[in-house]
Amino acid sequence: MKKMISPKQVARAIGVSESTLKRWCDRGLISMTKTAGGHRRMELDAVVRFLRESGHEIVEPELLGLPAAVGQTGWTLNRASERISSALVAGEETVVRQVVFDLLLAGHTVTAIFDDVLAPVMHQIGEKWACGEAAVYQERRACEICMRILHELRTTTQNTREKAPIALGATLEHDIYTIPVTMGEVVLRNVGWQATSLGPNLPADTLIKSIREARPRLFWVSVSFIANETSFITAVNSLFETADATGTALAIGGQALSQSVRKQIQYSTFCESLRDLELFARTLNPVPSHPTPPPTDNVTSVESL
Amino acid sequence: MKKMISPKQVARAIGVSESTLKRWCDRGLISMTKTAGGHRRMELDAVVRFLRESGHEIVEPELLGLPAAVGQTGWTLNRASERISSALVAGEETVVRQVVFDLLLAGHTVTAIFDDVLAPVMHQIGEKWACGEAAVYQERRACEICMRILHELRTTTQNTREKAPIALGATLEHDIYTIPVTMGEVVLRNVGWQATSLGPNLPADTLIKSIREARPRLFWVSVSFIANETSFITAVNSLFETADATGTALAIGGQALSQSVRKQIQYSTFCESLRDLELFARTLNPVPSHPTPPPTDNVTSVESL
DNA sequence: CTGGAATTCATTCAAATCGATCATTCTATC
DNA sequence: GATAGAATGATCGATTTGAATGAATTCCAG
Repeated sequence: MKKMISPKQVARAIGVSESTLKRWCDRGLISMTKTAGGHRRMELDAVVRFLRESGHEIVEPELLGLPAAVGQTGWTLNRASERISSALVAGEETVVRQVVFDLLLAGHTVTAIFDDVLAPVMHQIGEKWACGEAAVYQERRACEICMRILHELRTTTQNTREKAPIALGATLEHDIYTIPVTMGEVVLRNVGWQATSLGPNLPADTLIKSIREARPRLFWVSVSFIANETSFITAVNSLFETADATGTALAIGGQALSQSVRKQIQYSTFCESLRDLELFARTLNPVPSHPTPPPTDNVTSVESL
Repeated sequence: MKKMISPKQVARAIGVSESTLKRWCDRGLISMTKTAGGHRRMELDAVVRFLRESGHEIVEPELLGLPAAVGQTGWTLNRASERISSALVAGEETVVRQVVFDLLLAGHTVTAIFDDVLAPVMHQIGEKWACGEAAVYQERRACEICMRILHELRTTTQNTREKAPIALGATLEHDIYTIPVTMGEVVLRNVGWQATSLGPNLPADTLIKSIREARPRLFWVSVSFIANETSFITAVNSLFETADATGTALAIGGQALSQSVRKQIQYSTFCESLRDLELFARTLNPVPSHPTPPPTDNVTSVESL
């Protein structure tokens, strides 16, 4: 299942001494477990998470089984986009994953990766499909791959603290595009929220019910497709009414939102991009830029299971 | 009579060397008995207890159990179903994940977990929703959680060898239920295939194109919903035609397949369950019951740098 | 029941890791 | 520039781990 890595490997990969790495572990900066004999073992995810949070450069990525191009080349976002685009069309999931993790380790935030790489690329693939340059199955397979990567990102960057505020997200009826909602989920989780996507294609009244029952601090709605403008507008407005009454902020965004529609709906904030969503979330619930969770005693909590 | 496990299996499952595991046994960390000839044998319970107490991760849960474990499994699976069902409705993702991985750890195959737990539970939740006992968003959230778990299972059982045969899967037009297709993907990957789900809601002609281009050994189609019987039947039959011509086996299954429809479509095999799919796949591409891929040497190759 | 293949045993040895200690380097402050 | 405090890197003996070995045991098919 999860390959466990030894301190020596990690130390060499990061380029610090073994002593230092052990101290970091003991301070709780890298979540780890100990073997029955007291040796430290850590998961790749934990190491990656630490690298991202601490801003450390990776010296020898090969030692962790990671793509080799990380520190040095520093993928430009443009080059990465091209590579990901062709890999997505060709169904080469591994390549996509590698490049994305490359970008992560090179210091790009998930938000930036989504806004500047994945979203444009998926949009472009959608156009290719519309023009007949790509087969339907290729476009759909690209979506599947994208979702897999998103789920992985969700688990590797998951940082949920106990008292984090709750956020719910969804897509309205007839809008079946899951990717943007899930991106929102990953972004929000990444800035410390307990974000949960309820999925796509949900009628407004059930969303209202979910707000009443879960009392989230934030509700985000992604709009990639509008079947009927009038019913969409009434849906959003009824949603906003409940949200407003229960102290829930309503964030809305998406490519299908034209100016004319936008004028007729109510919301707490309009998001042009995931960056906007992240910013708004930060405003609602300010957190220190580098979380550095107080030595959460991961070990003991794990061992007490 | 409880099933006894050998040190070798346990060692590989936990991800430590056999020597170390035996030392732990001798230190009394894992309760065990010895055969008349002095060989160590331990119960699953003892191993699980040790794992919990020491906080060790499971590396290859499959190794701890055999598919034929039928003893008290019924009870366990039933209890697990109840627990998962309520957790899914309540949106408690962590609980679901915990129980599922517990089952894996207890030696159930993913196939069994899907067939006997997840699929019935999701079906039941669907009924609750139809009866108005569950809100729409609860049902949809359950699907989302289920998908996340499936994706995790998919990555944790990534066993793809180079020369593994290719399998493609999808759902036909108007059928938007992703879960069964993805379950098929996980099951097939688990028995050594390079399985890729193309996603839901795909027209037959693009699937035909995908077969022509990727030349898979197996194509599986999940059918959870049929919009129009006649167009469905022609779609499946045209798909089968291409599959047959290119040497691709066509496996089909799903709850929406009534007897009458079934009589009018062609396929290589009909799957009542994922077990059937797994069996068929094994027939197509027999693999040793315990894959035991030549120790992939990830560690040594890394350490030798 | 029997023979051979596969597994496991106990043991040994090299490599890795532990915890602790100490010297060095970095950093912020006066 | 001087200095105190913190982080880092190096080292040491004791412990843990992983791999290899030949002998003993178990398993399975005939």
